[in-house]
Amino acid sequence: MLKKHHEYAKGLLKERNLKATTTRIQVISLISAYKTAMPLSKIQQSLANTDRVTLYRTLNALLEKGLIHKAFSSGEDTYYALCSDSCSTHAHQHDHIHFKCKVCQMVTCEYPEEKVVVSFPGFKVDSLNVSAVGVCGRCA
Amino acid sequence: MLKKHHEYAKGLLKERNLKATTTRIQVISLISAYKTAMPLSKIQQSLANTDRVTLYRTLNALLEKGLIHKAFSSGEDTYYALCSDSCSTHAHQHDHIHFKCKVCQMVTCEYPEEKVVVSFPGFKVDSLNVSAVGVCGRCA
DNA sequence: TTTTTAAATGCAACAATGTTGCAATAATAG
DNA sequence: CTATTATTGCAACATTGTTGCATTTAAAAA
Repeated sequence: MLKKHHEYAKGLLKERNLKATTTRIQVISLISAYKTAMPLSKIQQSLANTDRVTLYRTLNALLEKGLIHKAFSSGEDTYYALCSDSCSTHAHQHDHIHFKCKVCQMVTCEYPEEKVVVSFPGFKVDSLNVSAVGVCGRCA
Repeated sequence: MLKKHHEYAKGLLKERNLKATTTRIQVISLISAYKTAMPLSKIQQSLANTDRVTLYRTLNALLEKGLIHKAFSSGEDTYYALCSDSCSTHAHQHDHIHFKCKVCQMVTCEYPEEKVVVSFPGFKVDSLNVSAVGVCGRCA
């Protein structure tokens, strides 16, 4: 785990008034180093000596404070990704799409060329969730 | 439970070479009568004297054969809806959007005026999953 | 630096959701 | 109507996530 991510994590936690505990720093560093959205199973593997409960509580805290978000839930595994600055304690603000590559299994946050808009007459759309499965650029 | 749905269910099951067992007919009839996507919790309530395991196996069988699909999974509850004819044993073919109304909690399959298209350069998109949360026409 | 104090951790126990093996039962083909 | 094969119900297990509480840790105050 690189120092770079470690310091970065501490900064993020301070910004959101969360105590910079070992587990929180580890989780953020891990996801940050992972580059793409990281499946819970991998996070658990890497933090095998951390209590299961603590990890759940840590993830919930980071979710609530808008530091990470669930990028994909595919029944078996849930993927977590770091949030952008626009996410806050009160609301997640994502205009990206979660893309899962069925070759390398990686989940990434992608920004489509044109913003996705959907409208049905008579409906008020508050939030739109778009996820896609396919083959990513590297695997194609 | 109306006879209409009962007969309809039997027909669907025969088409897909599934035995027309009581539980299967009940599940299809229920969802059919419910009109919109039905949460698992309600299905369980209605079939309270059916074994938990049997219900799970029934739902899996219907999912696999393309008779129903998961319309929405919101952590707490999973919503099931009947499939259109275009769904088969091999693949689900849906071009609709799952819309959850946060007032009445109903989940419906909606067909937007223009088909949703997303493209990122270099990516091959196989399937796109779009869900929306907001307020439906009746509640607005 | 040491003390204080409020929050986070680890543990045990629990809860919810889903799965497996197997004997009993029900649906359909003959 | 009988034979055959899939489905059912039960018990037990597996997985995933949660709660209460005593102990430990982070960071603010002295």
